[in-house]
Amino acid sequence: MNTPKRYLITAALPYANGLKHIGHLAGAYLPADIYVRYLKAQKRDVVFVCGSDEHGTAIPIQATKEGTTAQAIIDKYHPIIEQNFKDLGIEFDIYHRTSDKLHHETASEFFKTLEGNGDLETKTSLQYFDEATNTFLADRYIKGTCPNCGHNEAFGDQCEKCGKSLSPEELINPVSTLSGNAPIKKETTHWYLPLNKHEAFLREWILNQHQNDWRPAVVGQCKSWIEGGLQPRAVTRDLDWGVKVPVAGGDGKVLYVWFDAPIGYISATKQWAINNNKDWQPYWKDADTKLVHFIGKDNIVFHCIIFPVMLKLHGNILPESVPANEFMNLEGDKMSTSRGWSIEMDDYINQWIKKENGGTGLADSLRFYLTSISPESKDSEFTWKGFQESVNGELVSIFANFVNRTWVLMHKLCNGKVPPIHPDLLDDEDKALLTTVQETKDKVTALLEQYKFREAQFEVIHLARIGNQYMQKKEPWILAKSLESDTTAQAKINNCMHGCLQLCANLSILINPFLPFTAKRMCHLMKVVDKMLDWENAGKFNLLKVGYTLRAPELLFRKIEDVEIEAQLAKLQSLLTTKNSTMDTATPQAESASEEKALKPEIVFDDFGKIDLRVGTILEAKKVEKADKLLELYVDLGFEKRTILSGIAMHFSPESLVGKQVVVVANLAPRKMRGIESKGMILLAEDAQGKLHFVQPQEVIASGSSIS
RNA sequence: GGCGAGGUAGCUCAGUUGGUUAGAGCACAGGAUUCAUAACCCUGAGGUCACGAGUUCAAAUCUCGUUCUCGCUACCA
Repeated sequence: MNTPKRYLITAALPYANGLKHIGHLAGAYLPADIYVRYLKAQKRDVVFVCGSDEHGTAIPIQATKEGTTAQAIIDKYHPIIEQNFKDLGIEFDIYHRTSDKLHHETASEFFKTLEGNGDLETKTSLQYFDEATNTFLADRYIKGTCPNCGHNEAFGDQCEKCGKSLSPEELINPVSTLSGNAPIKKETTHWYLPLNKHEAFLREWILNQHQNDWRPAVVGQCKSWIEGGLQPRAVTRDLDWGVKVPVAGGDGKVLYVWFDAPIGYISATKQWAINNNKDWQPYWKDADTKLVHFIGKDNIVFHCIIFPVMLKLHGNILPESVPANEFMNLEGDKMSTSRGWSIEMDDYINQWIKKENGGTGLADSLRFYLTSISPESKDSEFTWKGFQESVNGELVSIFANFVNRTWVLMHKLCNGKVPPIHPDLLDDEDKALLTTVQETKDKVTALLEQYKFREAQFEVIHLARIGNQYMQKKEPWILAKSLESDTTAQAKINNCMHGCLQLCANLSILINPFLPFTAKRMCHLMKVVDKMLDWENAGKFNLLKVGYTLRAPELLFRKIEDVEIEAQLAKLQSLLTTKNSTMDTATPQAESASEEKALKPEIVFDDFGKIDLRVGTILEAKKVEKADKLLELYVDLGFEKRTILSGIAMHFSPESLVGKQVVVVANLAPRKMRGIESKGMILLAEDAQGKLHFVQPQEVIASGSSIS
C-alpha cells in the first residue's frame, strides 16, 4: 500500500449544548485517537482536528429556557468538553469552535463559492412565521403534539420523548415557543444543495470504489439513501444564530447547522496551521492527503453523502474512509442523556480518575474496556460488571501483572539492572519470543490500518499473555534456588529476564496508541524517553541497554472492587425506580417537558361546542397493511357505523379492542391514510410511562350517546 | 410496508475468495505453581453456526423463503 504523504483525521464535532457520554467517546473520539497516536508513532504527517459545534437552533432555545444567552451556553460547555477529552487522553491537535470568527469566514467563503458557481438552487416555500415577534420559526422554535407518540411538547425537528425526527408540518397544534401563539405560514426563500444532481458521482464513488473497503453498514446506509432518490436539501434557515448567509437576499438567514458544522473541520485545520506556522491548504486540497472521518452511525449520511458533495463542488479532497461505529448501549438499554441513562465523561472523570485512589490509570482502564467492546460491526453493550471483569481479568491480571512480575524478579534476581544475554544458552523458546513480538507488531499494524481497533488491542494483550507463558516455562524463581549447584543458573535467569524486559519495552510501544498514560508510565519505569515509543522500535530486542538500572516496581493499574461496581449499578437502578417522578426535572429537556404540560391557549365555549363527541363501540379491528402503527377500526356510533383509523397498533392488539366502548370525535373532517379514509378520531389518555388508555364511559351505554 | 445491518459456546466476539475435526478471550471444572495486584501456567467440558429449503463432490460461508433484534424510512387527526 502506498503511504499517503499526509493525513487529516477528524472526529465528529460534539454539539456544545451539554456533556458528552462514553457512547460518544467509544463511537468516534477514542478510535480516532488510537488511530492518530499510531500514525504519529509512525512519524507520519498527521493533523487531528475536532471542536465544538455551536450553531443550530437547539442552543438558543436552551438559552431562552435557562434564562441565559446562547453565547453563555457554548462558553460553558466548550471548555468542559475540551477538558474532558484531555482527561481521557484524547489528544486533538486543535479543538476549535464554530463560533470562532475564522470559522464564520471559512463557512461564508465556502457558501459564496458554491453559490457563485451556480451549484446551489433557491426555492421559495411557505414556512411557519410568528407574527408577534416578526420572525420565521426554525424547527426548534415550534412545539406541538408529536404525531408519533402523542407527546405534546415535541419540537419541529424532533420529539425528545420518542426520538422521532419530525418536520414542523407534522406537528399537531403547532405553537411558537417565542410568543406562544399559533404561527402562520409565510413565504421565504432558501438555498438548496441539489444532491439529486450528484447521484452518478455518489454511486460511482461509494457503491463502486468503496464497496469493499468501507464497512458494510456504511456502504449499506449510503446505498439506501442513493437508491431512495436523493432530494435537494435546504442549506439555509431563518434564524439569527449561526453563520450569516453572505449573499444578497440572505438577511435574517444563517447557514443550516449541518452545512456549516463539517466546514468546521476545515476552519479547525486553518487555526491549527496558524498556531503552528504551517500551510493548511495541502491538507484539504492535495490528492496525496488521506482524509478520514471518525463518526457514529447517526452521522453517516452527512459525512458520506452531503459533505463529500460539498467538498467536491468546492474543489477539496474526499474522505478516504469513514469508519462509522454502531451504538453502545448501557446495561440493557440505549444511552440517553435526556433520560439520564448514560455515563457522562465528566462523571467518570470525577468519580474514578479524580478520586484519591484514581489517577490516569483509570482513564486507561476505561479506554481499554471501551475499545474491547468497540461497536465496530454491531451495537455493543457497556456493563459495569463487564468493565470490572475486563479490567481485572485482562488489563491487570495479564498485562500489568506481567510487567510487575518482570520488574519484581529483575530487582530480586538481577540487582535492578538489565542483565546481559548469554547467546550460547539461548534456546528455541528464547528465540521464538523475538519472532512472536515481530509477528504481533505486523498484525497490530495491519489491524490498525484497517480500523480494527478491538482486535488490534486484543493482539497486544495476547502478547503479554505469551510473556506470562514464557516466564512460566523458564521459572527463573526456581532457577534462583539452584544458583549454588548449577553454574549456568544465573545465566539462564539473565536470558529470561532480558527477554521479559525487552518484551515489556515492546509492549509499551504497542499499547501506546490504546493506553497512552500507561505507555508513559512504563517509560518512566524503564527510565527511557518517550521517543522510544516510536513504532519503528517495536520488534527490536535491544531497546533497553544491558547494565542499565531501572526503577523500582510500581503497579500500573488497580483492580476495580465489587463495591464500586455495586455503587454504580445502584445509581442506575435508582434512576429506574425514580424515573417517573424525577424525569421531568432531571434535565433541561425534561424541564421543557413539564412546561409542555402547560395548558393550551384559552378557548371560548363556542369553540368547544364545535366538537361533536360521541360514544362509539368498536365492532371490528384489524391492522392496516404496510403500516406499523395504524389500526383500522369499524365503529358503531348508533346512527351509523364508520371506519376510523388510529395510530395505536404498537399499543393494542386488534382482537383486544372488539367490543370496547370509546369516545369519538365524530365531526372531524375525514382524512385518507394509506389509501383508507378515516372518519373521526378516537380519544386516548397517556400515562407517565407513555402507555395509552382509552377514554370511555364507566358503564356501557348506548352507542352514539353524545358527550358534553 | 420498503431499505440497511445483524443472529456463531452461558457471555463478548473472530471466521478472508465455499475445503480436514467451526476458533479465541471471559466465566465454569480439574490440575500445577508461588516471582507476581488470590495474580499466572496447564488440561478439560460446551455449539443442529436463528429456522427451512436449494445449488455443490463439499455450505457458518452462495441462492430463495421464514423468523427475531437494531437503525433509517413510510404510516400517526
